[in-house]
Amino acid sequence: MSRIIVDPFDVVPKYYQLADIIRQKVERGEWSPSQPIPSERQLETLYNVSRTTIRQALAMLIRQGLLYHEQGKGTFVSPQKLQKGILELTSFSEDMRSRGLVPGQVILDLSTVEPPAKVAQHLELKPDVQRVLRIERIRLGDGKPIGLQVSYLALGESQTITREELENRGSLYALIQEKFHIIPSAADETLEVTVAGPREASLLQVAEGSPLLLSERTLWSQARRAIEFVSILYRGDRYRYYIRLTR
Amino acid sequence: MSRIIVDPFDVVPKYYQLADIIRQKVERGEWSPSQPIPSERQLETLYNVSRTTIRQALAMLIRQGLLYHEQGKGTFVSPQKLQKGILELTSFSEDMRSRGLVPGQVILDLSTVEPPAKVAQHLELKPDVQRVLRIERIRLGDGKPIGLQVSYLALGESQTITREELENRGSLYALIQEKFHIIPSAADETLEVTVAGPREASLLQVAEGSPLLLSERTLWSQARRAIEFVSILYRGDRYRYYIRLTR
DNA sequence: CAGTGGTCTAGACCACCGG
DNA sequence: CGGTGGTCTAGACCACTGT
Repeated sequence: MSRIIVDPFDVVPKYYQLADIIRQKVERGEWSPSQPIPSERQLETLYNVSRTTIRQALAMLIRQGLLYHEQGKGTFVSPQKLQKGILELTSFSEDMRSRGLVPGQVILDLSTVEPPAKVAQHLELKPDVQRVLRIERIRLGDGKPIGLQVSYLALGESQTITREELENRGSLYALIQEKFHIIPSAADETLEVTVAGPREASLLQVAEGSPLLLSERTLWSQARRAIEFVSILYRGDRYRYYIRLTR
Repeated sequence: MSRIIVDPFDVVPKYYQLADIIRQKVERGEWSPSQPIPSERQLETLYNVSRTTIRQALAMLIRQGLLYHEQGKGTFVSPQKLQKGILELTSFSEDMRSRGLVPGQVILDLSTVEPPAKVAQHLELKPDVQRVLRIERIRLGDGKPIGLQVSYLALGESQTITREELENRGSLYALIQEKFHIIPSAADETLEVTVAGPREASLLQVAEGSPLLLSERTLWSQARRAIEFVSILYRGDRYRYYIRLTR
């Protein structure tokens, strides 16, 4: 068995390398749920890093739900059920994949528009100053309609996205991260119940008046600038929203 | 103006005291949104604590959304909009209060029962071994019905809750924390759309077939034991679910 | 360049838990 | 009692930012 160690010359921080090592130990079953992992002082000598660094790695894994502390006893691996589905800012694509469905899309619109008042407000745009990118898509899971998504993006003057790029990548967030180095870091989301109007009914292939789940989300960059306002109308019979809350 | 300092003899950890001080500075407007707060080295001398302790306090406030770092520039106060509504495991009562409504309840049932199969599964109970506490309540906001809540609690043999206790406190989580020292620390929650049957319609005072928002939640203790499985049927016209996501 | 946060070290003392 | 995590110190070097 190959010894896995922390490389002090790697550009990746030690606490991050260490967290990866521990995650692998758990995934391979070397350290089991409800069992204690080695103590922080043991980990110090095992990986030749200071306790502060150890604790930084553990804090990360605890926040992600993989481990938990018990005072005076040790650090333990979480039960299987609690290891997965960590709170994430999931894109629709990631969301579908995590449910075992193949994500897909039909792009209905991709254009630059003047933002509606509600959108301008959520994106905190100055009136009549800025135009935004509007993307409307039918979202598919295993080829069947799941939701109707309308996204408004507040990009810079010279920044834009083409239909081809969006079709090739599928995931909008992957695209803006790669192209513009914008990393989503927080979001406000509301969920409520509504019913299908004629247009939604036809696009989602449900009867008019069918119950739908409406999600509205404002997305923020690391520097706390509003990037996107997106609404998704989910078919009530094909979608269940899932979230992991941690304190 | 009174000088606020960190008391090294307090039982409250310094980083926690410091976080409170900083939170107050922001709330009082001494430090403003989008403005940098003093640098970590300045805070060291200001409050006479080490930089590690400073960073521990800042990390807490950043996780809560009050502050954010910008590399090479400083630490900043988040815009107002991002300061409130921090991700929490809110109880219904806390939830209502944060919306400016007075929480209320009508207790329909409080009894010890054999758990239904679905509940036993979510609470990970051994078959036929354990009885659980069932609480059914109509939940009110400003006196009007908002939701129908059914809660199943997996308590110890000698642990129980009386109607009086529940009526007096209102908040179940406050009660179990105080009485049994059980602190909720994580939850899995799903949200989906459904329609009112005859019983729900009558209790929530809506027409049969009205769209409802169904929340189902499993709550976990610090030691990763399942404590509660709770479902809430919200009136679609009176409730909007809100969540803050952070990475 | 000087100032910022990002990472890391090698210690220390404490409260809590089990035998 | 010895072992655990919880807190805290006083340093250090780094990469990134602005001027």
